[in-house]
Amino acid sequence: MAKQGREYGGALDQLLELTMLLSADMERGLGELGLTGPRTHLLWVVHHQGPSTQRVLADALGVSARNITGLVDALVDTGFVTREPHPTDRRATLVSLTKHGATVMTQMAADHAELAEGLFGGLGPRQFGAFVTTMTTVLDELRRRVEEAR
Amino acid sequence: MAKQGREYGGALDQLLELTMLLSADMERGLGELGLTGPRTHLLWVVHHQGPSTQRVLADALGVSARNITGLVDALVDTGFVTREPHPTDRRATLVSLTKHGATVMTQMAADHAELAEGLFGGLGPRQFGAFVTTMTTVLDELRRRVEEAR
DNA sequence: CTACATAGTGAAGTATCATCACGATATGGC
DNA sequence: GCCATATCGTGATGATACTTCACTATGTAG
Repeated sequence: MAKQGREYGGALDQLLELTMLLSADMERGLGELGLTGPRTHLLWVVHHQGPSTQRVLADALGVSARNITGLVDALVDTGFVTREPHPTDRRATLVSLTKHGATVMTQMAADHAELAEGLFGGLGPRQFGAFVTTMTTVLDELRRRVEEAR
Repeated sequence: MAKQGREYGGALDQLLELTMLLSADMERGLGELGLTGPRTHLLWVVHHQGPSTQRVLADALGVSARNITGLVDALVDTGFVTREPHPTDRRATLVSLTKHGATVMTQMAADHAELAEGLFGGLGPRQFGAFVTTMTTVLDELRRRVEEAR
């Protein structure tokens, strides 16, 4: 109960540092494919949710709808996605992965798992479980605080 | 030992989500002060390390030296830092916090601690200790992997 | 059919990054 | 002292990612 502020701050600092390193590691090698952070994020959403309208992508990425246009443009130019008319709503377009895009995202998911194995593989089951449990608690608390700040 | 890939992936996803929420929460309210992410990061470095040359700041922020010029320009304009000639190296300039900058950063450190209290305050000492220990292990492993990838 | 909401884009602007070139200054070897 | 070389900061230029406002085309509710 009597944990000191400095202890907390150190934990937060480490979380932030881990974050930055994670981002750097995840983005390594994507530049050669022309995949920047937001573009990769967009591909990730399409990979997980299937063909999506740009409105949906804007909400998923947390940016304005206007911004999605340019991201999709770039991904169409580099052959990762296609734009097709929405079957029922003629205002909307559906963004889908091309074969190339699907291949790249499948590989990325594999790399993702391999990175996780490298990170957590050295931990015993109990350590790993405690880590995930605590992280989940912290995440829930943070999400609650973020929500109530709106 | 036989943890599954999906477990790992979930932990990583949560880490990334926590990251994003943390960033959003940390930046809340800074916009009113004209403090964007990189500018805040720069202030943070100066606050912790004292007056620094732009070269040092570039390395600390992980961006090109050229980029620091504009960030410092903006922070000088808004009164957070000053540029002074380096006492011994006439090529270099020293970036220091103004009184205003120091006040803001002290407040930010307090907010930081308060956020951490909100996040970790609900955890028992044992949970908290296990979390920090495991996070440190993961962080070290990640740092090792990032280093060897260079 | 009219009023209003929504999907996507053009125009214009801002912030953060990069590389290349350059002048000013340090520094080490002679 | 002198010269080659490295380093510090910045001007010029461009890419990427974001914004808001205005607009067209389309859907939807009354």
